[in-house]
Amino acid sequence: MELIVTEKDNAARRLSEILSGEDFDTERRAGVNVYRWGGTRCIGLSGHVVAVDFPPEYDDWRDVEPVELIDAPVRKRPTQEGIVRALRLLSREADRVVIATDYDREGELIGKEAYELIREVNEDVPVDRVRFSSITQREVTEAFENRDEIDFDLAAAGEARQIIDLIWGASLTRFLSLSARQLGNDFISVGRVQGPTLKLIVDREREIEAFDPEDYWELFADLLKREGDETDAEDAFDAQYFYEADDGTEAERVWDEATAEAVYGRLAEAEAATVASVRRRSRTDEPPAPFNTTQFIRAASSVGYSAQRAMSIAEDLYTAGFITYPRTDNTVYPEDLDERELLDDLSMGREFGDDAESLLDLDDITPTEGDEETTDHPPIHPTGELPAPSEISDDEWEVYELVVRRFLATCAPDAEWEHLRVVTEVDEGDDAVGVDDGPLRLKSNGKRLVEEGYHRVYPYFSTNESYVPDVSKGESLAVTDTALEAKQTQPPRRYGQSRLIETMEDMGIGTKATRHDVIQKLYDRGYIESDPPRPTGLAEAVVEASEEFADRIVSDEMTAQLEADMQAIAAGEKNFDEVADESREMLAQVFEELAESREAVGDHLQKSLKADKQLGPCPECGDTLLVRKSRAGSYFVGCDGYPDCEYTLPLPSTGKPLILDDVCEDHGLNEVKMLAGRKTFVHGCPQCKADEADEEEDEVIGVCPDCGEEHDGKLAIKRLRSGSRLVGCTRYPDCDYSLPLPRRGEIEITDESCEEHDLPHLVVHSGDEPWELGCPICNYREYQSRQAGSELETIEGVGEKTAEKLKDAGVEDVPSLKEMEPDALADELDGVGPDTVRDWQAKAD
DNA sequence: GCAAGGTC
Repeated sequence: MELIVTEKDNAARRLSEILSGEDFDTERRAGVNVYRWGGTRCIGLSGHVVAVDFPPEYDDWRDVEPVELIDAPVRKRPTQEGIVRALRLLSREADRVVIATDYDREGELIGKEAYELIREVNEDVPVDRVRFSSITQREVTEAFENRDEIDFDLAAAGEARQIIDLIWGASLTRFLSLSARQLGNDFISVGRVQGPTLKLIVDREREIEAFDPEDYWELFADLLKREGDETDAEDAFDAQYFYEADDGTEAERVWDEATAEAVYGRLAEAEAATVASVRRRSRTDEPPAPFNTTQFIRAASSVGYSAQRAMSIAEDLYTAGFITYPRTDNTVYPEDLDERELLDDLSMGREFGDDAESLLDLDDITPTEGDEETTDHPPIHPTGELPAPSEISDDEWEVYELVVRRFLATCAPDAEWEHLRVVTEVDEGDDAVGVDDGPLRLKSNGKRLVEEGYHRVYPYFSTNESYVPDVSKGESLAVTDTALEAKQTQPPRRYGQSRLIETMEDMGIGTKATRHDVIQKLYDRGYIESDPPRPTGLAEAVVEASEEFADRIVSDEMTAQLEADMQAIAAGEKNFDEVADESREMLAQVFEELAESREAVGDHLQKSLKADKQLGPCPECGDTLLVRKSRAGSYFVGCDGYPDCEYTLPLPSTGKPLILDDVCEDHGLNEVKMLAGRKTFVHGCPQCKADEADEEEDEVIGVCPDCGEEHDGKLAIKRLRSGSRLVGCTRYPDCDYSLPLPRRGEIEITDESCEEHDLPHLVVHSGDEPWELGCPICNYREYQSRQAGSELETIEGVGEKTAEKLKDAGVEDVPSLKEMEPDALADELDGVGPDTVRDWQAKAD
């Protein structure tokens, strides 16, 4: 039997389709898909199925000095047990193996990992390697006719990266965490990629903090073309004052107020302007290059998706077969992509069908190309398989349409702009003023889209025109208005997520598949907050400490050096041990310097951690109020003087608190924002919120359904000190019956009442439109029934798609998931192993 | 309970 191993299940299935002529069976081995035809079996891995790690005796952070990790043994351990088991089972029976993992360095390493697993159970079976850039008939057939061997040098280059990342990352992470006594969930991490990324954000924040704004002035005029006595609104346009700066360049900003006033004095007097020059220029606007991951994320972010969300949707679209693989650096379509055929398929689609068809009329279709051409995957493009409206959510559709339209754009013709620049002059000049002896010059820039070109099929770029009428040299125009605007230079802007990913790509850190995850990691570790991300005090302290003692871990040089070493290993110029040992020596050096500073570093980190939580003075003892976390996991405000001072204030139960820069004038406390995804809101000053709740009277609206008859309990609208509002029993805490109410807006109690529950209908006034909440009991019941359907999705790691798959397998809700036998359930589910099922079951508790 | 890299 011949066994073919690919990097992922999807590739295994497509490869099987091609090699078998669409005639194969699918069987399950240890919960993994195996495709079978004739004497051939094909199995897909899930990327790396083994991971490098230290032996278990190094697991306890307190028992092992971080420095010991430098020379600790490193072993490989299976992480995808089901797949490893299936691979072993098949390898025993195989008399020939073909490694068909992705055609890149990491793919070579994944292939070698498979090779080692195979060798464990079958010492003699010959192992070939095939390489192809896209899974098409031609490429695959060619690759299988030209079988090669695994490139062990290239794989070793990947292994060097693994071990260096592990040793540096783990030892320094443990060192920082131990020094600041931050163990458990709140450990302090650094690494070759997250370090420089964090420094990028921190450096930008330093620039912003150090920024000293400068005043400047700009002058404007409104001009009007005079057409006899008639004037037309269309003939009005803007002009801006400019002058020649000392270095000979054209400048608009005037840096000195007196000069600005003097120039404005002349401009404001002017009633007419004379056209001094007219310049027309046409500019060709070429369509954009095909999507790689980074440019896709950038485009998706301009439509409103975070990097993380865009990638997650793209993965779903890929798995469903609508778009090609979303993790790619390639910006050149492969030779055997037939654009006409694809356009033909797309012309059947709704919304963009006509646009696709219009491109088919072109005589020549030459798609654009980007600078980067790689061998592993094509640029992201639609497959031609069209999603039915019902099988795709609105968000998925929006992202899918973006990918389709980008493909259309790359096949579409250039656009053409016409630029018109008009320079006019007012006032002949007055030496007395001392600025600009000649006339004042004003410029107007107009642009018009004369050929729509690719914009017709790709509406995501701005095609705003600015209007300047047709005027000729010497023509006199009316000055209808003038303005002097005082402005200030602005600090550099924070990196947005997609800009950050682009910068990481430019610097060569991370990969197409990990950059967005790294940003998410920085959020999870408490290093950045909000969007665009802002660094916390902890992040600044981590970068400062690293800069001082382990500069490499926050510098992109570490990656640059590693890349060079990997190239050398792949070229056979260096070997794995040489490179790893060199790196170990450098790390040992770092630890020598760190040893004496352990306490200083720890103190600095701890101070920053505390500063990140400070709100202001405690009204009871004058010490500092901090945001703290209770044992149960909820946040509250407590005094740093605890246990001597027990003053506390509650915080809302939804979200994670973010301390804002705004300070409450009454209490001197920073305001608090609660970060909870789409439900994010500003809570404000926690003391004010508590005081407001204390002052607000409860409003009785009916009888408590739990204890009304027996104890005469009443239901009332209440405001809690945490700011939340509810309908609750007046006998609380003896009776804890309660129903949730929205936090915001005025609640109106209407005359209408619910017959079933004998409670008044409520109307909420917030924003422009009041909305009918109705009977609070009915409202809550509806809410609960909406929640019940999606219960499976409350488990971390179970998304919409997985929940659907589970339901198809007969698992309707969390209780029935818990009853399932993991192995049996895994067999029912595509691409899910028994360990994952056990993981869900554990998380459901 | 560490990293970064695959993939889901």
